[in-house]
Amino acid sequence: MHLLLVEDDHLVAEGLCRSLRQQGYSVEHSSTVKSAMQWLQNDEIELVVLDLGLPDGDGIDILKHIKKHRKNLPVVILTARGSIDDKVMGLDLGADDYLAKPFDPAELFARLRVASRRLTQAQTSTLKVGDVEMDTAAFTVSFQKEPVNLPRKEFMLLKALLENQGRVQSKQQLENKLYEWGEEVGSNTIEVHIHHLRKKFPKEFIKTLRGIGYVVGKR
Amino acid sequence: MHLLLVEDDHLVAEGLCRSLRQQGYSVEHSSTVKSAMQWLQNDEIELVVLDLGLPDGDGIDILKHIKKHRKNLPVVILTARGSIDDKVMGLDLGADDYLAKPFDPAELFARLRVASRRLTQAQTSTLKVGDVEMDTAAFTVSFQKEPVNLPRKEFMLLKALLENQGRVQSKQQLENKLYEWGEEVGSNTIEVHIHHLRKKFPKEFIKTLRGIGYVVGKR
DNA sequence: GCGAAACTTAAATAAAACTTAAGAAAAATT
DNA sequence: AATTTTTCTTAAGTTTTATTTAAGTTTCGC
Repeated sequence: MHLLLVEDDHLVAEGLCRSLRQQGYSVEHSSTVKSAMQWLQNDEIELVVLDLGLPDGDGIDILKHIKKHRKNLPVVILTARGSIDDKVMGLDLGADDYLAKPFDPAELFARLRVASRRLTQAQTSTLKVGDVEMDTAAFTVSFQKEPVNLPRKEFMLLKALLENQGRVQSKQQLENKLYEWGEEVGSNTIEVHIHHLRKKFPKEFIKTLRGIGYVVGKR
Repeated sequence: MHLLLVEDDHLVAEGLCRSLRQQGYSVEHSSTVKSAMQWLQNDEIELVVLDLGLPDGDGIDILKHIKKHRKNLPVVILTARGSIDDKVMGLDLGADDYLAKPFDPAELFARLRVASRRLTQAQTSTLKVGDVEMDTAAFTVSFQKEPVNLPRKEFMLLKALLENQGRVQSKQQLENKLYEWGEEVGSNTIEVHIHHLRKKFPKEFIKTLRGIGYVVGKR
């Protein structure tokens, strides 16, 4: 799990980095508002630990920025300021948690676990045509609820078909979807893959339109 | 929004009830473990504020009960005990937040807003798939109740798999979870770690989807 | 029935994953 | 601080599986 630590005190930062890594996080560290903003461009950051007292700006701005652009990126605020107004402000701006210095690392870790647990929820993108269901995120396919195992190319081909239910696609079009641009295919791969797919699904599931192409689903 | 306040000090309770209602919550109040448990039968309770020091039992038991029966009911713990161990314990059991007495009501309200804002379900810090159980807080793993000792990297890899039960993850995705940003991995570490994990669990526990990735659990 | 297009099959080729083992790095112990 | 132990990374060799190819066969529309 990738975590961004925004902390200007180098001593504190160093110690925290080490112990966070020990906890299993991949830690990136910035000590300025500017570099923090840059790191936040990176979509793979999944968790932020944010110190509010920074030299070149206010941490609250970072928080605002995060909540504007990446609503559900969890942020744990860390600060020396202990006033209640600060806390309330931080939480209302969308921080998920708040910790006043000095704090025990164990408590930070516990709070981070809570925050990341919240994160582990999946969004499913499923395609369905007849009894055939595909979850493109999980790379799973099922026919009449029974899981079907498909090699990569077959999976991609089926996906291309399902995504265009009812629309006929030529072999050429399908080829373009399965292969890189430069990658010439000098044979009948699509036909072969179609053949393999047909063995795993009802015979008439993938229809042929001679001279035109292939379709799946209603027409 | 229906909120259950579990608090034995009648003076505190009375004040809190009033101000929580002022905040717009419908507040139910219990001052004992027993009555709290009864209230929790009611599905309409959407939020719990829980004082840990109760006369006829331990508030932690209520928390355990809640997390067992209603995983995603948010709980904010309230207590005079200020020790960090208590905090960690509460959070690891699935509490969503923690507040030490004395506290400013404004902070409690802010934290409640945070808690109710998340409709996403949280779980406790243990993951389980088949006979394999992991306590991410304690860093322990067991197979058929027998403890299994895993080095850090193997632990993290297994954790990544368990957290995504039923979802296939590519080697690249797994790598991203185990390694720092800049840290290029110029080899087949994931394969090697998978190999080692497989020696410690049933052969088919971690499934390979050639060209796609690895999964654990149902499919 | 003829020719083009699609289907089937099997072998050859290529790609991915598994297994080892050894050396490097990190952690624990003295 | 030095030594020992454990864990991690690399890389090469091996096995397994996927993909492409190509040749033979069938099907379809004219």
